[in-house]
Order: sequence, then structure tokens, then C-alpha cells
Amino acid sequence: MIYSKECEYAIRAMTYLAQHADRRCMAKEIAEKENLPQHFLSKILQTLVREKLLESAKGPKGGFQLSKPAKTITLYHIKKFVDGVDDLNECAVGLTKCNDEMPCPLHDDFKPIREKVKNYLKSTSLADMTKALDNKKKISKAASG
Amino acid sequence: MIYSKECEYAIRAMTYLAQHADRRCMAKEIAEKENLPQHFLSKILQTLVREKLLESAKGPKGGFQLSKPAKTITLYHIKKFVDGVDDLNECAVGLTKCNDEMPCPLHDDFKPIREKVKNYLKSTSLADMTKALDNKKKISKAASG
DNA sequence: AGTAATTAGGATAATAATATCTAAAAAGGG
DNA sequence: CCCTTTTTAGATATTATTATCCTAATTACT
Ligand code: SF4
Ligand code: SF4
Repeated sequence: MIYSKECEYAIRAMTYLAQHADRRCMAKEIAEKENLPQHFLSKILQTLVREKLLESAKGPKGGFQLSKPAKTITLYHIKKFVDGVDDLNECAVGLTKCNDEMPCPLHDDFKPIREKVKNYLKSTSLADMTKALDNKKKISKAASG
Repeated sequence: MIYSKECEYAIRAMTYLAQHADRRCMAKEIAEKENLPQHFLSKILQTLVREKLLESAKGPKGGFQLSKPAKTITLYHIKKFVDGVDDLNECAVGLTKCNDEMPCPLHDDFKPIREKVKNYLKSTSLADMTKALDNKKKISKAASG
């Protein structure tokens, strides 16, 4: 609803990296564990390296890792580099470009929602993602055992 | 952010029809007035007829019109028939399918936002769209004159 | 130095979204 | 009945997204 596959894969891969921040992870490993198309993922990781969100190393013991602490990388950052964030500043209705002085239909109803989405992306870091995943694991264990 | 071009065009066309509910409008007219690709729009209008949201008539004096009152047709209905609404029930994060008992990361943060979007689409009718447009026109006149 | 491992980058392929074109069918007006 | 207008439907074209493949470059280890 909010981002492309490419961006979704980027987020999932970076979340995986955040969960294994103690070492480098290979593209192949991430693809297998997260069930992502391997070659496509490699491309995505390359662009994330170019955008300085990741660091990479070639050869044996090579792989990818976050270039900075997980709590400083937000979903917004990732979307910004992969998809761009223009759509978050455009109308849901699509009648004209956004402009507070000359609002289009439903401005007052829609703009707050759009702001909430933007805010959610900006306030959610990879650290939050891993925390949420840990929680899920706990709940899952409690339920089954 | 929420729907495809096709759906956006559908909404804009149907809003136009709601504004001119007293008569039938030709595809060409709608395309010109709303600045939409004409042939693509024709296709879209055809599917809306098949889905019973519009009625059509061929030949001279032909064209398209809403099949029921503007206030009974919501953005949600339109999206449902054009794009489908599955994405409104899926995760923003994309890690797994939605399931309240086994929530994925950020469920509690994201789900309310998603519900707000859904609600917005369900509670916004074509009549609301025309009302908002009228309002805009008024404001625009007051500002310039 | 040699070899295996791994990322980087370019070429290509497959699929989906967006857009156009053309001919056929239906309706109205002469 | 014929001509014009307009929708309908199907074929085709274009572009963007998603995905794969292949080769080169880099590095680690022996
Ligand atoms: S003014 Fe409001 S309704 Fe109009 S484009 Fe901006 S956010 Fe959308
Ligand atoms: S985060 Fe919540 S809304 Fe999203 S898939 Fe998970 S349970 Fe569903």
C-alpha cells in the first residue's frame, strides 16, 4: 500500500541485517532466510550501498552490514532512497498538486491521514523493527508451548 | 499513494459525472475536461459499466452516467472494482499476512493508520467529492475577487 | 601466485501497468 | 435505409517494474 516490492525487500533485508548486526551477511543468505529473489535483492543491496545505508565487502567473509546504528535508520530513509517520497506529499485524490491555500477536495479529511503515514515511517527505525520481531517470537512461543 | 492511475482516473471521471448528473457525458468530453488519456479512459469507463457503477448509451446523445445517486457511491466501491482492496488488508511492512493473534512488527502502530485510510475511502462518496470541489471554487473566487 | 568466494555492474527477460489504434455494434436523425 | 455519432471489444504499443543471468573486479586464504 505504501511502497514498491523493491522497497519492501529493502526493508526486509535491512531488518535482517539489523538482527545480525554483529557480522556481515551475504546476499544469498538474506535472500534464503527472508525468502526474497536473490539476484533482484543483490541489485537492491548495491543501491543501498551507493546510498550509504549499507557497507559491503567482497570475497570470502564478505557481505553486507548496516553503515550506522539500527536506531538511526528509519523506514522513511529507506523509502526515500528506493522509491522516493514524492507520493507522500501528493494527493490521495489526485486532482491537483497539494497546496494548503488552495486545497483540493477532502483536504481536511485526507491530509491528517497522510501525515500519520509519513510520521509512522519517520518514527519507525530498524531497531523498532527488530524489537517488534523479538516480541512476536516471544508471543509465538508462549502460545505454542 | 493509495491507488493506481487507472483507479485515480476512474475516480476523477466519476466525480465529473457526479457534477453533471443531469445528463449523459461522452468519454471524449470527460477526457478533455479532466485532462485524461482518452482511450485509456474509455477502457476504464467500460469496466465501470460492466461493474454496474455506470450506465452507458451508444450513438448520438449517448455517453455515460452514474447508475445510482452520487452519495451512495464511495471511493472504496470504485477502488474495489478497479484495483481491488486486498492491499488495504495487508501489512505495510510486508513480513507476513495479517493476523491479529500473531501480529507482525509494528502491528499496533500501523493497523490503526490502515484502518483510517480504509475508513476514509468508505466514508467518502462522490457527493462529498463534488461538495468539496464546489467549496474550493468558492474559496478560489473569494481569494481572487 | 593461485583459487575460491563474494560483491559490482551490465545485459537481458518476463510481467504488469499504462496508453493507443482500429473495426464492429448500436442508436439517432435525416 | 443510410449516414453519423458514440460505445464496445480486441489487438497492439509503450513504459515501468520485477527478476534473472553472465562476466568482471575484489578479497581472503592457502
Ligand atoms: S490539498 Fe489536501 S486534498 Fe489536495 S492534494 Fe493536498 S493533501 Fe490532497
Ligand atoms: S503489522 Fe499488523 S497489520 Fe501489518 S501484517 Fe502484521 S498484523 Fe497485519
